Amino acid sequence: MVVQLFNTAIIMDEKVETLKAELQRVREENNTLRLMLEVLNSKCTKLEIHLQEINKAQHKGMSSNQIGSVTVPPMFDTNKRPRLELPTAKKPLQIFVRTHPKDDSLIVKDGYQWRKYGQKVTKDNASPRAYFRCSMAPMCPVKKKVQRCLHDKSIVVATYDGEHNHAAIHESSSSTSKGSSPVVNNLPLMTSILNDKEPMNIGLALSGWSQTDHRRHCEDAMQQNNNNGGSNIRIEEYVSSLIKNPDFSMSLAEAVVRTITGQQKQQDINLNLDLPEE
DNA sequence: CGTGTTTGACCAGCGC
DNA sequence: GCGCTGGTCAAACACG
Repeated sequence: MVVQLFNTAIIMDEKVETLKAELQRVREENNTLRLMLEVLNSKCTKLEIHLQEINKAQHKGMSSNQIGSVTVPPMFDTNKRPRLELPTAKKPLQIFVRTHPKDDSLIVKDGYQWRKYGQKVTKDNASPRAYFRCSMAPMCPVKKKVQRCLHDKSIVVATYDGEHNHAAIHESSSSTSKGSSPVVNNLPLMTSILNDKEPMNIGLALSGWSQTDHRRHCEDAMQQNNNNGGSNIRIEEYVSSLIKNPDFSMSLAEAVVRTITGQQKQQDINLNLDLPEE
């Protein structure tokens, strides 16, 4: 009886240690995410300064959208919510989205409405590739391909092709489709504008990464984007549209909670995750 | 009934 | 020409 109690105590101690370690790991993840948010906020600040410069220039009678050598998209002309700008066909934009590992749908919420027109299993990836056309405007030429990452099934890769000829809608909880497929509550992890077939860079994947890895990869990705010349403008636009999205913080928090700890620990995480309110 | 998804068939490009 | 592969079409079906 005493021995049994002793063994139970040992098991409890082990569980406590495990939970402590898990808590420590979650805190480290939390710190990493804070760092990411700081980076995003700094970019937001930069963009706000940029916007102010544009407004000043307009007040001074500058007629065009040109600021120096940078062409400013029309969305900065008004106070409208920034539109998700997509690249031309020459440089397909790839967005990596982490979804719930058990979720096998191929829906990426990006502010546009898509109609699926085909699905194929490709040679290099066992996961089927879904083909979507933008259905928000009848003549919109934009297409996208969505396929799960070969190495990490919880990441879906959305490849955009073409340029929208209309504005995006803001959808916080609606699906991209009206059909039977379930809604994936997800958010882009990393965008990458690819030239031809340069290796893909899966950014900000949360599972199984140490804090150092997260931070280094995050900084590398940001640095890479900063060095990306003209593409950086579009990346920043995208980042800006994300952080101005009132649901972004909540989506981020939810995705992090699900990814790191699973649904059971959501309440505990929410206590520690003091994300800035938008 | 309108809209969107599914899925097999079809087509074009490419290499051999 | 043939086979392989990726991309698209369109009829059938599902859903609200």
